Amino acid sequence: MYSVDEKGRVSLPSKLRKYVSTEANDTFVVTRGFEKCLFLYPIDEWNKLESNLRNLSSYDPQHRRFIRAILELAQESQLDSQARISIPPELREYANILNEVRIIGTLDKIELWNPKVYEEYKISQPESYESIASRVMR
Amino acid sequence: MYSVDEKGRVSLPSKLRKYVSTEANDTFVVTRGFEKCLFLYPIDEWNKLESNLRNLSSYDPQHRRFIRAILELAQESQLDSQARISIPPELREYANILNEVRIIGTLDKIELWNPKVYEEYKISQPESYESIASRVMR
DNA sequence: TTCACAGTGGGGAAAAGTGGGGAAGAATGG
DNA sequence: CCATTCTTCCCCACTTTTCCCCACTGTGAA
Repeated sequence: MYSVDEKGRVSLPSKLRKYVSTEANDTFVVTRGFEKCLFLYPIDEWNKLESNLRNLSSYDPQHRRFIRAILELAQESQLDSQARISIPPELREYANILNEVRIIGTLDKIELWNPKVYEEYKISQPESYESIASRVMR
Repeated sequence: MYSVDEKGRVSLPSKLRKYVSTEANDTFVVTRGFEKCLFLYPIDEWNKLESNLRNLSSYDPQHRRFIRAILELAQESQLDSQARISIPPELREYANILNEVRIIGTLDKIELWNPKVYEEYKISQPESYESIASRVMR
């Protein structure tokens, strides 16, 4: 659980920072997540995602909509000298991130959650961790 | 969310400006979007689109119609020294852009929306962002 | 206790965004 | 063809936001 200061800044835990490639050079892209959370992509991971987006057709309405949804709130941003990233107000609002934030490093990106929202999300999932495990991993 | 002043000018967010190629030289083409919004193409992207249009058949009524729809309101325009672009009244009317505008950088162009219209557009879609994501991205 | 590192807080310069005056050019009417 | 009005756009000035930098606190290890 980490704090968000009045300027909307979040310190990236140093444990996580270690896993971010050096080529990302402290540059990230924040955007909305698929659930009610934010995704923080190191720039190199983001570039991969972006080139996938470019393969979509801009003449297909569903594709357009998806591209918009991802890019609408996307912001490039660099860590400051204290390894903090600042989260634009609109994104904080989307994920309802106020004073505290739950930071989860997934494989290719980092997720930011309102701690309460995250707890509710976990509870709302009917399937247990074990049963997902057995289904997903084959 | 950005403002439109009384003269119909819109500041391009500097974050977006960075992604516009230098060869575009602050020159854009505004035209109507496929939805009820406006498309703002950097001139180099516009030239690509235009050469695609040239490949359409002017003997096919559908093609003619499409070409007209795009070109009818298209207008070339340059950023002023404050990096603003001015949107002709007819286009503002088409997209119902009044005092406020939502600016979305998609990959090859920039979209301008009336904020309310955009919200309605998002809501009107039956399929969730999450489910499009899992379908579209593989 | 001291050092090092992680995290927090805030001041202030620089950049971004907004508003409007007025010259230059285009359109309209006589 | 000239005069008047309207529009466009260039430039200056003000406000707001961003972000860079410095300082402080707390914790754990030596």
